[in-house]
Amino acid sequence: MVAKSMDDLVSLCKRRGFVFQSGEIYGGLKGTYDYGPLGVELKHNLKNAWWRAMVYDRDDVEGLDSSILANKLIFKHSGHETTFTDPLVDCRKCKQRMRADKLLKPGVCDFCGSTDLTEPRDFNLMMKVNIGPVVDEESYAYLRPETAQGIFVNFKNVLDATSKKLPFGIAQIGKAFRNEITPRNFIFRVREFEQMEMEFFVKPGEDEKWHNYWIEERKKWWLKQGLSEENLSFEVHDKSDLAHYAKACTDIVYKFPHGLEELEGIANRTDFDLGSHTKDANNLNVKAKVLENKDSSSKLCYNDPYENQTYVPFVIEPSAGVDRGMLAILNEAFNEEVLENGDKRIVLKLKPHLAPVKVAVIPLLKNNPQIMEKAQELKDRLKILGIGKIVLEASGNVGKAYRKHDEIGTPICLTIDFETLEKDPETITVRDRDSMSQIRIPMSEVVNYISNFFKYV
RNA sequence: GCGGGUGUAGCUCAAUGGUAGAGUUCCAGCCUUCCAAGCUGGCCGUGAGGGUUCGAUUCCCUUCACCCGCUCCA
Repeated sequence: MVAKSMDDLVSLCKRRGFVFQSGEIYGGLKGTYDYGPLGVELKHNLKNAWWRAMVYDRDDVEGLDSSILANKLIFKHSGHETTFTDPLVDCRKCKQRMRADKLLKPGVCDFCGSTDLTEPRDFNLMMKVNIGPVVDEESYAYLRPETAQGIFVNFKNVLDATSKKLPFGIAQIGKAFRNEITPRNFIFRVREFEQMEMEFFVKPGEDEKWHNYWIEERKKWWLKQGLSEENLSFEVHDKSDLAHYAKACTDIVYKFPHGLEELEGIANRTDFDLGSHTKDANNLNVKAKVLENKDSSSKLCYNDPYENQTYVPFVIEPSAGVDRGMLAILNEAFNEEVLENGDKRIVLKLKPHLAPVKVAVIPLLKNNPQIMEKAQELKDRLKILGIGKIVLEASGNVGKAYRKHDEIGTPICLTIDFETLEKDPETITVRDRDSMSQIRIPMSEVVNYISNFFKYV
């Protein structure tokens, strides 16, 4: 089951505190959203799952956190300064907008054949920011439009610091900024967004093999986050449709409420980026077409100790959108069920490791001091496990508490009742989110039960 | 950015050129022995600015945001 529409998700996100429009009380700001108490947990959990899979579970990937403010030369040489500026024209007759450089016939509208087009206007997708207290023409930098360049320009630093051998990767999670022409579809296309990118450096010639490897690997990972096979597919880019840096690219696309759209791109960036940022590219036998770089002070190459060769590695890049991932996961987890009594129940069937709240401890009654005390104690004991957010849900209405936690995706509710107080040994109720079923377990086993339930696999 | 649509309480939705209402949520109190129980009380709203008018949430203009199409590809 998935959400029926984006509105279902937007409403839930607002109601329960996952996502708010940014600066809402001032009318908002296009293409920006704030993550609330539950949203930030879900997002953290998703990023942690990625970091774990990329950096901790592997021996061939290192982490990095480069700055968001970027020397403008980075994006001059990366090619973004020229390619991230799209010349667009509008047809005055049929009101369509087109890329001026991609018209079938120059000066003629693709849609109605009219020649009444506006002059091409540049849409720069990179955000400029003034640096330093004095504002002048040259004192600007860019907010990075992708985290990848921070990795490329640090290639030598990481290599020297870690003595990695090819193939190896550098992973980074962080914000990126783009002046999207039309931010839309909730958190799907926004101007400030977060990426999870990993640049995997390989020996030229082995790039295609690794490209296929990462395409499969990344799909497996998304499945592990709870996305279903039927809503995921691959989309191989046409040669004509490739970004300026890529030789090949396969997208993992997901069936979002608004349509089939990209969740992650896995690109073969060849040696374009390292080649573009390196000095003396001519002498390094760079395969990609790169311009001479007189600004860079470093040769971004690799000395192969086994073959005693020096070359510029090729790069395979799995690049995923965090916000998009979260949207896909929310969509996939969203279930609306009709209970036997006819009531509707909304339940977020999130994977336990992604759930914003891990466990809710529920005292059956809130005006019974002994039950309250037991609940408080249990919550404190679970907190120190460090598995994430544990809450005490003392609404005094257990049914209501269950429904609330169904809706925010809490996998387990633990209920303290009179039997807990009266029987020896003490027992409590464990209630499962998805099946709504309950079992009683001894209090002495609760900590074990919970830590096993949330164990990383 | 262009064209089309939308904007009323946290959420879902009413109403009106003359003091803006319901359900639900939320908060407080009472109560309550496992799936949104009950009672009492309470908070919160016409996206923002301007104009027309005696009076505008309603009509007009501007702006902001959201949704659909073109375009953007994490």
